[in-house]
Amino acid sequence: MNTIRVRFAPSPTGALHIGGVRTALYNYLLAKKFHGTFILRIEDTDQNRFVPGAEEYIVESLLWCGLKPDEGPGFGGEYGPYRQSERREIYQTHIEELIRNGHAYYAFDTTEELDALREKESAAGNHNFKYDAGIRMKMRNSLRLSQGEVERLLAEGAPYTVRLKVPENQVVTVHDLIRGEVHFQTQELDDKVLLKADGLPTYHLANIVDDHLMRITHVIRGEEWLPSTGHHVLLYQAFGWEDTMPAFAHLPLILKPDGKGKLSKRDGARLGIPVFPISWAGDTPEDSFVGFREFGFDPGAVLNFLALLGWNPGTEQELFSIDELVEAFSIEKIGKGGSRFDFDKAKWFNHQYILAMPNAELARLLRPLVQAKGLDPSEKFLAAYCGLLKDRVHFLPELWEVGHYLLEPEVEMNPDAVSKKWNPDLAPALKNVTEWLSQQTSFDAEALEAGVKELINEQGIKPGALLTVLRIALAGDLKGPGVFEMMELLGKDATVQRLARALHHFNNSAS
RNA sequence: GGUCCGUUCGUCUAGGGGUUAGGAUGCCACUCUUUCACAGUGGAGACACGGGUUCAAUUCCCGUACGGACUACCA
Repeated sequence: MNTIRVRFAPSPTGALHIGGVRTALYNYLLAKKFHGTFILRIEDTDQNRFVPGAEEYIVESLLWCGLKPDEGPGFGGEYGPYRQSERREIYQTHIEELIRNGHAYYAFDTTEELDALREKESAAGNHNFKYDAGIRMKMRNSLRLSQGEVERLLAEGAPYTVRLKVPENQVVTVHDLIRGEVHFQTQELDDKVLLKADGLPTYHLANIVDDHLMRITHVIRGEEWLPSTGHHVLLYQAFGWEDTMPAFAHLPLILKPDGKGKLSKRDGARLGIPVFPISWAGDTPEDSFVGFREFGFDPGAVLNFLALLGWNPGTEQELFSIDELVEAFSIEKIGKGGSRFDFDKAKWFNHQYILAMPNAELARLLRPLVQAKGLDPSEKFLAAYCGLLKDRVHFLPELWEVGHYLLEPEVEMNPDAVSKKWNPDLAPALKNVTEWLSQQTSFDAEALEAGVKELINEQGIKPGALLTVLRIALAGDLKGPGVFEMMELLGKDATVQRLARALHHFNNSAS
């Protein structure tokens, strides 16, 4: 029985787009479901687009999400190296094999020559220029040139590429796990460059050779690869590897939240939402982006959200732990159409994750933010604080914004709230309540509520009026958690102190 | 332009020859509440269009429209 081996193969050209994370996730889920192997392979065959730090970024992103590769650069594995730039010789020997058996040929046409030809054809009305069977016998390649001429050029060190010799008049069939059979007429396929003039392979060659050598069983990748999959199948045939050719699954795109087209990094900046897993610091502000992590997302929520963007188990369950995703996942349930990136839904997922998280865990995550404000509450206090406020936040940093007055030593009172709700007639009642509170030995919300309400009734005033004033005294404004819950959290001393200070403040602002 | 892919509420989607076309999110209303939230209840909201096949089509087939990807010595 063959165990499943899948790979996530990004190219280190910058920050890893959230769509890439979803691709990685689906690969990971399939691997884990069948106790297979999840491989990270770095596709760095384009020297021009190489961006320093991108590989590290990709690895850090995957690890933050919890998608740890079983094999890959820095992760071990017996099929390395896992960076394509370190596999030159492998591609070289394989390309030689292809040339030997007539499936590939040397092409000496330069980029400039090809550009010029393309332009000329275009001017003549042919916008469809392809380097293919129809034209290859007119070009400078080893198919047309004499063997002596070819040998001379090679010996001279003339720059060359190696191209795939696409067979004529065949139908190539791709069995896609998501889309069913897809057919390509070879007449429509061009003679793709397999080896570039710099000696490095193109994606097309490298991905077939590596997938074969790394014993990949399933290729799960973005839809943008579907049009070139015909070439890939041809390549497997050229190498005689059809029997072990991996299964293909081409994922639908993730679309912009608004408008048309696929989600791009620009959309993130434009709409003020993250589209990358973690922040990326580029050379310029325009090339720098906030990540889901820095935005305050829980990685589990991100994965959960991403998993349901294009896939669905067919049940009505929406909240999944990673283990549940592994259990429920199947390629057959992946949809065909593109999915719009819905940030509101992502927010909702994060809210659900925050609600489900133990208070102590929330406190642990919140602590750095609180400490940055120069505060250092006890573990117990911060956990209770989180429990009191987590209902009303979507993101971790909001946990501070929404209740900071409970952590800070003093409350800043909203003057509008005070002038609107304070009435000097309430002063005696406020005083009484403060007095009563200062005499309590236990300080739990329920008992306090009963006691204070009784006291209010005795005074013959409206409960709402005084409660609102108590709220202002404790929170500084007209919103927040329950009054008595805040009292319990703050404890007797702080509560009494806040009420006393407030009374003083009210009296002064009234005069 | 060519090749390939796609199209169910605003969004994510379930479903699939006969359903009141289901859920979630967002929106609105109500309830709860001392406030803001949470929660609960309810509401508006979809099968792109045109032809076939069929007793019956949103579901199958073919077109059209619309959208997208690809069309590099980038991945």
